[in-house]
Amino acid sequence: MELSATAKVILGMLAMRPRSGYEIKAFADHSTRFFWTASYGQIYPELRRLSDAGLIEGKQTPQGGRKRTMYRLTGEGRRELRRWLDVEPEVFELRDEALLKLFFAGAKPDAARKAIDARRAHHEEMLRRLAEVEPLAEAAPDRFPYMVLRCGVDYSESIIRWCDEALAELDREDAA
Amino acid sequence: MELSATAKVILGMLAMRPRSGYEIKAFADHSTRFFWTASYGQIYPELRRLSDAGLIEGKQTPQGGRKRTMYRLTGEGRRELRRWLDVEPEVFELRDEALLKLFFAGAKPDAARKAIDARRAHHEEMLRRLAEVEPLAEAAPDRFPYMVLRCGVDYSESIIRWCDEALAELDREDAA
DNA sequence: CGGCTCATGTAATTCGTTACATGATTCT
DNA sequence: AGAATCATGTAACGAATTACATGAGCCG
Repeated sequence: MELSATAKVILGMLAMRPRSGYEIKAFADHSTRFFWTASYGQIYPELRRLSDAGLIEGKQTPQGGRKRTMYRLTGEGRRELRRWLDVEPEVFELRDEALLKLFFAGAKPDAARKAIDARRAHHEEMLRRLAEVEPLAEAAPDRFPYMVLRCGVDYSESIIRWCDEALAELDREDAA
Repeated sequence: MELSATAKVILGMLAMRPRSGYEIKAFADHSTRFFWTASYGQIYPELRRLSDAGLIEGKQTPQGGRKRTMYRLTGEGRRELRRWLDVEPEVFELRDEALLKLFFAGAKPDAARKAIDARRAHHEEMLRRLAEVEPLAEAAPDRFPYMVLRCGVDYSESIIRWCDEALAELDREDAA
């Protein structure tokens, strides 16, 4: 069985604990979203498909008059998740508009600085968000999410360093 | 005018020099593809659209009996490119399946090492490809593509370092 | 002659976001 | 009362890949 991108997040998150679609989205927004996004438009239809395929099952758990469906992994769902985890990862994609603009900055050299500044600012913002969730991730018994978080910190910090060096280089070139 | 992702690469590349659709694709595969991809299925229809919009123009330049259309920027196309370059970049996307697997590795801890290994191998491969094109980029009069290339080298090297540290950490935990 | 590169395109399908629609509950 | 949050879903659109189709020229 071929898992869609969204199916992978859903199975992984339900392996940690049962969740509603809303909770899956909320958790993704604070964790995987730095390297793997998911939107409602994908999550809800996918929950339906995974349920039909028998990998997860939903249970009505209304809170007061507010209806809610909590999903949990089935045995087959857990097996499927493990099978996927065991396969060599293949998706490594980056899309960075600042680098694209810098690449083409020959057509408008004064745009180079702006592109680098924006890239720097983006990763500063990322560091801020990561710092927010760090205490929670550190306290959790599962060490893997915390490892990934530190990878994100490392990643953004190294990009910020590169941005600073690049800006300094532009300064030197302008001076010359 | 709102430029599509592919329109941005096309305009940028044609600003450097006139090219055929085939050449745009070939050049993208050796340069921008690390942070911005483009496929035939997008390039050819987009060349048509940009041509209809008056931002580029094509000219038949057959090589022997092999037909070919070379495109170049129009004045309006160059203006549009500059306008885009001048706007704050907004797209910063990463999709990394190895990090996703590591994040969920609690469900199958022995998969963690494999995910990190694959991530490391991917970036080793990237370094190899970057090293291949480096001499060309360094020799070019336009400094910006070379800056971006060195950014890619920096990026992959920093990821490889993180992978090594992460693997060492897993070793320590296993020993304990 | 066979395989590779040059060259252009389309069709089918999938992927994914965004916006919209709805409505209850909880907090201030 | 009004805003924010919890909660579920669909529709329209756009983005992008993949596979397919076609054919000429070039190198060994």
